[in-house]
Amino acid sequence: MAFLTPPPAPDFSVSVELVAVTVRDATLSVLTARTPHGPALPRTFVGRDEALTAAADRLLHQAAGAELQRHHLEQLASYGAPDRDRDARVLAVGYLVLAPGLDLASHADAWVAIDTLDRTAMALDHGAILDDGVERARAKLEYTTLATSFCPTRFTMSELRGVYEAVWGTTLDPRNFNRKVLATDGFTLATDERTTRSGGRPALLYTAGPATALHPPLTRG
Amino acid sequence: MAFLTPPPAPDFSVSVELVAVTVRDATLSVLTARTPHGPALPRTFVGRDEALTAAADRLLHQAAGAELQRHHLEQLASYGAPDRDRDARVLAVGYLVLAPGLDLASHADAWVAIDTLDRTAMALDHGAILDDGVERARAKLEYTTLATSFCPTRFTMSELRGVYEAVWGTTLDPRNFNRKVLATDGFTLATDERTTRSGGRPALLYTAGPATALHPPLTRG
DNA sequence: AGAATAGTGTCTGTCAGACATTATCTG
DNA sequence: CAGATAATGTCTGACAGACACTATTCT
Repeated sequence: MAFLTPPPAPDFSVSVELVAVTVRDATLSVLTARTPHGPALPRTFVGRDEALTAAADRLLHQAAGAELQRHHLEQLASYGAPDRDRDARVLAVGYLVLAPGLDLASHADAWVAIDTLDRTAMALDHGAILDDGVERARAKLEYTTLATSFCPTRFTMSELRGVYEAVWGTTLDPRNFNRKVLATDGFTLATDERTTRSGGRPALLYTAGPATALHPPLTRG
Repeated sequence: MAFLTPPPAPDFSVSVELVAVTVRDATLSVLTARTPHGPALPRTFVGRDEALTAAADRLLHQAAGAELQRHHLEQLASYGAPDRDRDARVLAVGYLVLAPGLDLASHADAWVAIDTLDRTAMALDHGAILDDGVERARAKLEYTTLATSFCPTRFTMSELRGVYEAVWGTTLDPRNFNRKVLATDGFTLATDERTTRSGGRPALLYTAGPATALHPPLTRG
């Protein structure tokens, strides 16, 4: 019976591949590069003595620029079809990154709108990994406070609502949205400052609070 | 920039490790074995040309016995800490299995009650993998129809309710439970047969329907 | 003054949770 | 007939969704 049999000789390479998404100009965007095999997600190989998350962090800063701060990173799933990479047997561990839409200075052109990408034209199985990442992000906005990961440190209710609208592709009623966000203690914390950066009446600025789960959850239209 | 760099020489072994759970005697149980390093989850190594799910299926039938049918299998997460296995660099892909509580003939003693297991005494990082699997199973009962995976092909409402109670560790009101289960079309399909296998008034038998998601979800106490 | 955006309250229908009794079988 | 389990309906409080107007700033 197969409980704790000893490992065989190593025969896999292990990679980390990122679905790094952000909201820019009210559009959900992902970090990619053009390659001879089509648009590709960033990837790197995990070193012999390196942790998976360490490899993901290293890759993220390399691909997105060092100015990226305050992102959220979580494991997505693993992809190991024997023929997914023709060059070798590669097991890919997918990671999902949620990044604020600002400070994208050095690699701004690498972020492309998600609904302009043809999944079938992407390198390897990156179309499928991308879809998994987007669905995970959409689902997690429902029951976690992760939407604030897309916002600058201080944000307005309109900006937060805009994140939900961009990720879900819906429009949300400002009054109901406001009520539901404030219903979860510690989701957002009001500051005593306002901004006019969007024109019109000054908007209250909020910061992310300590809560991580939403009670009750927000629902997609 | 690290987009599609070629793979290095293989330096990992990849394993599949199972969190196979069932409900027996109103108790959530998991498939384990005693080893010199403590209770361990079943594991096997993925062959050079083998798909991950193929390895998981192979392992499941080896560890649980060939009579196991109608199980649900899904990927859980991957575990790759450099020091998780002292013998080699092993990347473990965890899989969650939900199995019916019957037909556990040949390996019945390998199923142990989950709340009697000391996570810290388990081999490798199996305590953490087990916790991830149990939490995933608990969460998925809320918004999917997977509870039927724990039931025989024909089951009563009491039995289905018993699954929820065992997995969640709560008690549920029979009337409210009934109403909520029947509210999702295609969750359960009534047959025209009844059983008296639990004594008392004969109970209607149901089969699992085609639905996979619950609208609205069931909630844990 | 006009344009732009922020901010706010009510009403109504639906859903969730609490709760007790009758029905059908076995021994 | 006694014991065991199945099956069922109502009431009430809470929440979700729909909906329109006033407030504040800038130019």
